[in-house]
Amino acid sequence: MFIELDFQSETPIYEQLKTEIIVGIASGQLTPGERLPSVRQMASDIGINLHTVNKAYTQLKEEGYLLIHRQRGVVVNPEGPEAMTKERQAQLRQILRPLIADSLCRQMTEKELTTFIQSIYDELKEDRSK
Amino acid sequence: MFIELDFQSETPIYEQLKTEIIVGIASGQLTPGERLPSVRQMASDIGINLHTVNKAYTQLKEEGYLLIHRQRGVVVNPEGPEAMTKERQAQLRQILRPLIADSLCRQMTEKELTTFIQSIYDELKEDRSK
DNA sequence: ATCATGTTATACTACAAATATAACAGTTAA
DNA sequence: TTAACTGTTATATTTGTAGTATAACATGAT
Repeated sequence: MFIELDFQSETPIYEQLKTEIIVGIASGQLTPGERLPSVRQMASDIGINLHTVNKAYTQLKEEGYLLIHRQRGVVVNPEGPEAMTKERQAQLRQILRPLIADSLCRQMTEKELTTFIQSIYDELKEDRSK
Repeated sequence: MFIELDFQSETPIYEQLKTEIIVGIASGQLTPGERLPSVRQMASDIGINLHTVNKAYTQLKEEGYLLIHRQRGVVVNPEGPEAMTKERQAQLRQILRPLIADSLCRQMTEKELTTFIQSIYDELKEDRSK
Protein backbone atom coordinates (compact mmCIF):
# COMPACT_ATOMS: atom_id res chain seq x y z
CA MET A 1 0.00 0.00 0.00
CA PHE A 2 1.43 3.29 -1.10
CA ILE A 3 0.68 6.22 1.13
CA GLU A 4 1.46 9.55 -0.47
CA LEU A 5 1.22 12.61 1.73
CA ASP A 6 1.77 16.25 0.93
CA PHE A 7 3.28 17.92 3.97
CA GLN A 8 3.01 21.30 2.26
CA SER A 9 -0.73 20.91 1.90
CA GLU A 10 -3.07 22.81 4.19
CA THR A 11 -5.26 19.76 4.65
CA PRO A 12 -4.33 17.95 7.88
CA ILE A 13 -2.11 14.88 7.64
CA TYR A 14 -4.62 12.63 9.39
CA GLU A 15 -7.24 13.72 6.84
CA GLN A 16 -4.92 12.90 3.98
CA LEU A 17 -4.18 9.53 5.54
CA LYS A 18 -7.89 8.81 5.93
CA THR A 19 -8.44 9.74 2.30
CA GLU A 20 -5.63 7.47 1.11
CA ILE A 21 -7.11 4.53 2.97
CA ILE A 22 -10.68 5.17 1.83
CA VAL A 23 -9.53 5.51 -1.78
CA GLY A 24 -7.48 2.34 -1.31
CA ILE A 25 -10.57 0.47 -0.15
CA ALA A 26 -12.79 1.92 -2.86
CA SER A 27 -10.28 1.05 -5.57
CA GLY A 28 -9.75 -2.44 -4.24
CA GLN A 29 -6.09 -1.97 -3.47
CA LEU A 30 -7.07 -2.72 0.11
CA THR A 31 -9.11 -5.91 0.31
CA PRO A 32 -11.70 -6.85 2.97
CA GLY A 33 -10.02 -8.38 5.97
CA GLU A 34 -6.59 -7.16 4.97
CA ARG A 35 -4.40 -6.04 7.82
CA LEU A 36 -2.95 -2.57 8.03
CA PRO A 37 0.37 -1.68 9.67
CA SER A 38 0.23 -0.92 13.38
CA VAL A 39 -0.02 2.70 14.42
CA ARG A 40 3.66 2.72 15.32
CA GLN A 41 4.74 0.94 12.15
CA MET A 42 2.69 3.18 9.88
CA ALA A 43 3.92 6.23 11.75
CA SER A 44 7.58 5.33 11.32
CA ASP A 45 6.99 4.32 7.69
CA ILE A 46 5.56 7.71 6.82
CA GLY A 47 7.69 9.64 9.26
CA ILE A 48 4.94 11.06 11.46
CA ASN A 49 3.77 10.69 15.01
CA LEU A 50 1.83 7.65 16.14
CA HIS A 51 -0.99 9.79 17.50
CA THR A 52 -1.65 11.21 14.07
CA VAL A 53 -2.01 7.70 12.68
CA ASN A 54 -4.12 6.69 15.64
CA LYS A 55 -6.48 9.61 15.02
CA ALA A 56 -7.00 8.51 11.43
CA TYR A 57 -7.48 4.85 12.38
CA THR A 58 -9.90 5.66 15.18
CA GLN A 59 -12.07 7.87 13.00
CA LEU A 60 -12.09 5.30 10.21
CA LYS A 61 -13.14 2.72 12.78
CA GLU A 62 -16.02 4.94 13.91
CA GLU A 63 -17.06 5.38 10.30
CA GLY A 64 -17.15 1.63 9.76
CA TYR A 65 -14.17 1.34 7.47
CA LEU A 66 -11.85 -0.46 9.87
CA LEU A 67 -12.06 -3.00 12.63
CA ILE A 68 -9.64 -2.91 15.51
CA HIS A 69 -9.06 -6.17 17.35
CA ARG A 70 -6.80 -6.31 20.35
CA GLN A 71 -5.35 -9.47 18.87
CA ARG A 72 -5.36 -9.07 15.12
CA GLY A 73 -4.57 -5.37 15.00
CA VAL A 74 -6.17 -3.06 12.45
CA VAL A 75 -8.16 -4.72 9.70
CA VAL A 76 -10.27 -3.56 6.74
CA ASN A 77 -13.91 -4.13 7.71
CA PRO A 78 -15.45 -6.69 5.32
CA GLU A 79 -18.87 -5.20 6.05
CA GLY A 80 -17.74 -1.73 5.09
CA PRO A 81 -19.42 1.52 6.21
CA GLU A 82 -23.19 1.87 6.33
CA ALA A 83 -24.95 2.56 3.05
CA MET A 84 -25.55 6.15 2.00
CA THR A 85 -28.29 7.70 4.11
CA LYS A 86 -30.40 10.74 3.37
CA GLU A 87 -28.64 12.70 6.08
CA ARG A 88 -25.27 11.91 4.59
CA GLN A 89 -26.57 12.77 1.16
CA ALA A 90 -27.73 16.16 2.42
CA GLN A 91 -24.31 16.67 3.95
CA LEU A 92 -22.63 15.75 0.68
CA ARG A 93 -24.87 18.25 -1.06
CA GLN A 94 -23.58 21.00 1.21
CA ILE A 95 -20.02 20.16 0.22
CA LEU A 96 -20.70 19.85 -3.50
CA ARG A 97 -22.90 22.93 -3.87
CA PRO A 98 -20.12 25.54 -3.69
CA LEU A 99 -17.82 23.40 -5.85
CA ILE A 100 -20.44 23.08 -8.55
CA ALA A 101 -21.35 26.76 -8.23
CA ASP A 102 -17.72 27.67 -8.80
CA SER A 103 -17.48 25.37 -11.81
CA LEU A 104 -20.66 26.93 -13.17
CA CYS A 105 -19.21 30.42 -12.84
CA ARG A 106 -16.18 29.20 -14.76
CA GLN A 107 -18.40 28.22 -17.66
CA MET A 108 -18.19 24.50 -17.14
CA THR A 109 -21.19 22.83 -18.73
CA GLU A 110 -23.30 20.19 -17.09
CA LYS A 111 -22.06 17.64 -19.59
CA GLU A 112 -18.41 18.47 -18.90
CA LEU A 113 -19.09 18.12 -15.22
CA THR A 114 -20.79 14.72 -15.40
CA THR A 115 -18.13 13.29 -17.70
CA PHE A 116 -15.54 14.65 -15.32
CA ILE A 117 -17.22 12.92 -12.39
CA GLN A 118 -17.50 9.79 -14.45
CA SER A 119 -13.78 9.79 -15.22
CA ILE A 120 -12.97 9.89 -11.51
CA TYR A 121 -15.47 7.13 -10.86
CA ASP A 122 -13.98 4.97 -13.59
CA GLU A 123 -10.46 5.64 -12.39
CA LEU A 124 -11.39 4.23 -9.00
CA LYS A 125 -13.15 1.14 -10.31
CA GLU A 126 -10.37 0.54 -12.80
CA ASP A 127 -7.98 -0.78 -10.18
CA ARG A 128 -10.65 -3.10 -8.86
CA SER A 129 -10.03 -5.66 -11.57
CA LYS A 130 -6.32 -5.79 -10.87
CA MET B 1 -29.37 38.88 -0.50
CA PHE B 2 -29.82 36.39 2.26
CA ILE B 3 -26.70 35.33 4.02
CA GLU B 4 -27.16 32.26 6.16
CA LEU B 5 -24.30 31.27 8.39
CA ASP B 6 -23.95 28.37 10.76
CA PHE B 7 -21.87 29.50 13.70
CA GLN B 8 -21.90 25.96 15.07
CA SER B 9 -20.24 24.66 11.92
CA GLU B 10 -16.58 23.79 11.90
CA THR B 11 -16.07 25.47 8.55
CA PRO B 12 -14.73 29.02 9.01
CA ILE B 13 -17.18 31.92 8.82
CA TYR B 14 -15.28 33.66 6.03
CA GLU B 15 -15.40 30.43 4.03
CA GLN B 16 -19.14 30.15 4.51
CA LEU B 17 -19.53 33.77 3.49
CA LYS B 18 -17.47 33.18 0.35
CA THR B 19 -19.60 30.17 -0.48
CA GLU B 20 -22.83 32.12 -0.02
CA ILE B 21 -21.64 34.82 -2.40
CA ILE B 22 -20.34 32.39 -5.03
CA VAL B 23 -23.58 30.43 -4.93
CA GLY B 24 -25.45 33.73 -5.14
CA ILE B 25 -23.54 34.67 -8.27
CA ALA B 26 -23.89 31.22 -9.82
CA SER B 27 -27.62 31.14 -9.18
CA GLY B 28 -28.11 34.65 -10.50
CA GLN B 29 -29.36 36.06 -7.22
CA LEU B 30 -26.38 38.38 -7.45
CA THR B 31 -26.25 40.06 -10.84
CA PRO B 32 -23.13 41.37 -12.65
CA GLY B 33 -22.29 44.87 -11.48
CA GLU B 34 -24.50 44.61 -8.43
CA ARG B 35 -23.15 46.28 -5.33
CA LEU B 36 -22.55 44.41 -2.10
CA PRO B 37 -22.81 45.90 1.37
CA SER B 38 -19.63 47.50 2.73
CA VAL B 39 -17.42 45.43 4.97
CA ARG B 40 -18.73 47.28 8.00
CA GLN B 41 -22.36 47.07 6.91
CA MET B 42 -22.16 43.38 6.09
CA ALA B 43 -20.33 42.73 9.34
CA SER B 44 -22.97 44.43 11.45
CA ASP B 45 -25.77 42.80 9.46
CA ILE B 46 -24.46 39.32 10.16
CA GLY B 47 -23.07 40.14 13.57
CA ILE B 48 -19.41 39.44 12.93
CA ASN B 49 -16.18 41.39 12.76
CA LEU B 50 -15.32 43.55 9.76
CA HIS B 51 -12.01 41.78 9.28
CA THR B 52 -13.78 38.50 8.73
CA VAL B 53 -15.89 40.07 5.98
CA ASN B 54 -12.82 41.79 4.55
CA LYS B 55 -11.02 38.47 4.36
CA ALA B 56 -13.85 36.96 2.34
CA TYR B 57 -14.13 39.99 0.05
CA THR B 58 -10.40 40.20 -0.56
CA GLN B 59 -10.10 36.54 -1.46
CA LEU B 60 -13.14 36.74 -3.77
CA LYS B 61 -11.50 39.74 -5.42
CA GLU B 62 -8.29 37.78 -5.98
CA GLU B 63 -10.33 34.95 -7.46
CA GLY B 64 -12.00 37.32 -9.91
CA TYR B 65 -15.49 37.24 -8.43
CA LEU B 66 -15.56 40.78 -7.12
CA LEU B 67 -14.24 44.20 -8.09
CA ILE B 68 -13.34 46.71 -5.44
CA HIS B 69 -13.49 50.31 -6.55
CA ARG B 70 -12.48 53.03 -4.17
CA GLN B 71 -15.53 54.90 -5.36
CA ARG B 72 -18.24 52.37 -6.02
CA GLY B 73 -17.36 49.99 -3.23
CA VAL B 74 -17.61 46.24 -3.67
CA VAL B 75 -19.21 45.08 -6.90
CA VAL B 76 -19.88 41.75 -8.60
CA ASN B 77 -17.38 41.43 -11.45
CA PRO B 78 -19.28 41.31 -14.78
CA GLU B 79 -16.33 39.45 -16.28
CA GLY B 80 -16.45 36.77 -13.63
CA PRO B 81 -13.53 34.51 -12.66
CA GLU B 82 -11.25 32.99 -15.28
CA ALA B 83 -12.55 29.95 -17.10
CA MET B 84 -11.78 26.51 -15.71
CA THR B 85 -8.12 25.66 -16.30
CA LYS B 86 -6.46 22.27 -16.29
CA GLU B 87 -4.67 23.09 -13.08
CA ARG B 88 -7.92 23.96 -11.38
CA GLN B 89 -9.51 20.87 -12.79
CA ALA B 90 -6.74 18.74 -11.33
CA GLN B 91 -7.26 20.48 -8.03
CA LEU B 92 -10.99 19.80 -8.18
CA ARG B 93 -10.21 16.16 -8.87
CA GLN B 94 -8.20 15.97 -5.67
CA ILE B 95 -11.20 17.25 -3.73
CA LEU B 96 -13.76 15.04 -5.43
CA ARG B 97 -11.76 11.82 -5.38
CA PRO B 98 -12.22 11.01 -1.69
CA LEU B 99 -15.87 12.09 -1.79
CA ILE B 100 -16.62 9.79 -4.68
CA ALA B 101 -14.55 7.01 -3.12
CA ASP B 102 -16.65 7.29 0.02
CA SER B 103 -19.87 7.25 -1.97
CA LEU B 104 -18.62 4.20 -3.84
CA CYS B 105 -17.92 2.38 -0.58
CA ARG B 106 -21.47 3.19 0.50
CA GLN B 107 -22.80 1.41 -2.58
CA MET B 108 -23.85 4.49 -4.46
CA THR B 109 -23.99 3.69 -8.17
CA GLU B 110 -22.54 5.86 -10.88
CA LYS B 111 -26.02 6.68 -12.11
CA GLU B 112 -27.20 7.75 -8.67
CA LEU B 113 -24.14 9.94 -8.38
CA THR B 114 -24.57 11.71 -11.71
CA THR B 115 -28.26 12.33 -11.17
CA PHE B 116 -27.40 13.67 -7.76
CA ILE B 117 -24.85 16.06 -9.24
CA GLN B 118 -27.38 17.01 -11.89
CA SER B 119 -29.99 17.88 -9.26
CA ILE B 120 -27.58 20.28 -7.58
CA TYR B 121 -26.68 21.77 -10.94
CA ASP B 122 -30.34 22.27 -11.82
CA GLU B 123 -31.11 23.72 -8.42
CA LEU B 124 -28.53 26.42 -9.04
CA LYS B 125 -29.65 27.27 -12.55
CA GLU B 126 -33.27 27.21 -11.47
CA ASP B 127 -33.04 30.57 -9.73
CA ARG B 128 -31.42 32.09 -12.78
CA SER B 129 -34.75 32.50 -14.57
CA LYS B 130 -36.33 34.28 -11.64
C1' DA C 1 -16.05 69.67 6.77
C1' DT C 2 -18.20 65.43 7.55
C1' DC C 3 -19.04 60.91 6.62
C1' DA C 4 -18.36 56.42 4.60
C1' DT C 5 -15.42 53.75 1.79
C1' DG C 6 -11.50 50.10 1.61
C1' DT C 7 -6.98 49.22 3.79
C1' DT C 8 -3.50 48.33 7.14
C1' DA C 9 -1.45 47.42 11.66
C1' DT C 10 -1.33 45.50 16.14
C1' DA C 11 -2.74 42.65 19.88
C1' DC C 12 -5.32 39.21 21.97
C1' DT C 13 -8.11 34.90 22.75
C1' DA C 14 -9.49 30.38 21.31
C1' DC C 15 -8.89 26.23 19.11
C1' DA C 16 -7.04 22.46 16.21
C1' DA C 17 -3.07 20.00 14.36
C1' DA C 18 0.98 17.73 15.31
C1' DT C 19 4.61 16.19 18.07
C1' DA C 20 6.96 14.30 22.22
C1' DT C 21 7.10 11.26 26.26
C1' DA C 22 5.33 8.20 29.13
C1' DA C 23 2.69 4.75 30.89
C1' DC C 24 -1.01 0.93 30.98
C1' DA C 25 -3.37 -3.48 29.63
C1' DG C 26 -3.67 -7.23 26.86
C1' DT C 27 -1.70 -10.65 23.27
C1' DT C 28 1.87 -13.30 21.16
C1' DA C 29 6.02 -15.75 20.76
C1' DA C 30 10.56 -17.19 22.45
C1' DT D 1 7.97 -16.42 32.70
C1' DT D 2 10.01 -13.04 29.98
C1' DA D 3 10.15 -10.05 26.17
C1' DA D 4 8.17 -7.75 22.44
C1' DC D 5 4.35 -6.04 20.26
C1' DT D 6 -0.57 -4.63 20.01
C1' DG D 7 -4.10 -0.55 20.85
C1' DT D 8 -5.14 2.97 24.36
C1' DT D 9 -4.79 6.82 27.43
C1' DA D 10 -2.80 10.90 29.61
C1' DT D 11 -0.18 15.08 29.68
C1' DA D 12 2.41 18.84 27.83
C1' DT D 13 4.27 21.71 24.23
C1' DT D 14 4.64 24.02 19.82
C1' DT D 15 2.65 25.97 15.83
C1' DG D 16 -0.67 28.02 12.89
C1' DT D 17 -5.27 29.75 11.80
C1' DA D 18 -9.74 31.90 12.92
C1' DG D 19 -11.97 35.47 14.93
C1' DT D 20 -12.40 39.57 17.53
C1' DA D 21 -11.13 44.23 19.22
C1' DT D 22 -9.20 48.88 18.52
C1' DA D 23 -7.12 52.11 16.06
C1' DA D 24 -5.59 54.67 12.43
C1' DC D 25 -4.88 56.12 7.39
C1' DA D 26 -6.09 57.74 2.56
C1' DT D 27 -9.61 58.52 -0.58
C1' DG D 28 -14.01 59.78 -2.47
C1' DA D 29 -18.93 61.53 -1.92
C1' DT D 30 -22.35 64.63 0.01
